[in-house]
Amino acid sequence: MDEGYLNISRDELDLETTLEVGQTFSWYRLSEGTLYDGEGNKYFTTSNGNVLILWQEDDKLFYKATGGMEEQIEKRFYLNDSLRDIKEGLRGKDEILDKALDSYKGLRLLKDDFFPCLISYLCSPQMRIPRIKKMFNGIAERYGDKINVDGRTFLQFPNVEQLSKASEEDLRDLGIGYRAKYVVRTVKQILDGLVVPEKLFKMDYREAHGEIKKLFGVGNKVADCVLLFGVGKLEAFPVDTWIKKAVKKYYPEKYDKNYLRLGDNFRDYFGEKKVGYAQEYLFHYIRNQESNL
DNA sequence: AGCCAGGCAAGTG
DNA sequence: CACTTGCATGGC
Repeated sequence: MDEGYLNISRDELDLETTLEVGQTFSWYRLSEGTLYDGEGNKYFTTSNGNVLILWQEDDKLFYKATGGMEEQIEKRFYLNDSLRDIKEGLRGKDEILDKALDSYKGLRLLKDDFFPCLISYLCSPQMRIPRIKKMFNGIAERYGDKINVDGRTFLQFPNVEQLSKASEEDLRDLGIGYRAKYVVRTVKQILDGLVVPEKLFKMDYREAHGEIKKLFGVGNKVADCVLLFGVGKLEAFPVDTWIKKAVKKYYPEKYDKNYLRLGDNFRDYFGEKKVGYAQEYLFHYIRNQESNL
């Protein structure tokens, strides 16, 4: 594996916070020799059969990678954007966001691979995060390839063709529940070319949102999550039950029954390229302050 | 033992 | 467009 490090402060990137807040299901804690979560401070993800391992020590971000995956670090963590600048640009608008910004240091948005991101959020309706992880891991283990490197075995989430072999019944056996038909039908729709993932990257946010919703099981919220975490549309403002409660309580004048109009209110307020970050900080702050709502 | 969880599609008014 | 209903499953 290729090894090296990047210089980056904890204020600019806190790996553990960024990977553990629940925005991604594609990163795992590294363990001695197994597939899933271990206990150390190292993390890994896989992409197209390659492995990227990351860990932080002081102001260094160390990596081990196969297939040149270290070249994707900047893209996957948006390291070319200064987190300090983004947070300063969001500061001073209101008390609740200021508190949220102060509560998490080094929390960044992630850019995951599109397909695993899509499937993970297809599995997310009416589910808690630990169970989404289990469902996601179950699919990876059943339909994905295993990558053997340096005596360890890593899981590669299946691609569209591999997952197209899964029947609804097979997926229900993995505990996916009624979301199994979302996965089966969406995979078929992509295979048939109803939605071409590569095109989503070239569309603007609004167009991509309409396009991705053609997929069965992708509604407004899942669309925004996949666009934000898997396509890199920073304009997305996912509104789930938590955000909705928070909006009604802290931003009542910005509430709207129409999903995209509500989002527009916050895109105007936080700025189109910062609203995704604002959502990230608000979501995790509010969720950890459950008793306040 | 019920209630509920990062919502969604389908149906109705 | 706004609102209602059914939905799989495991944890509490």
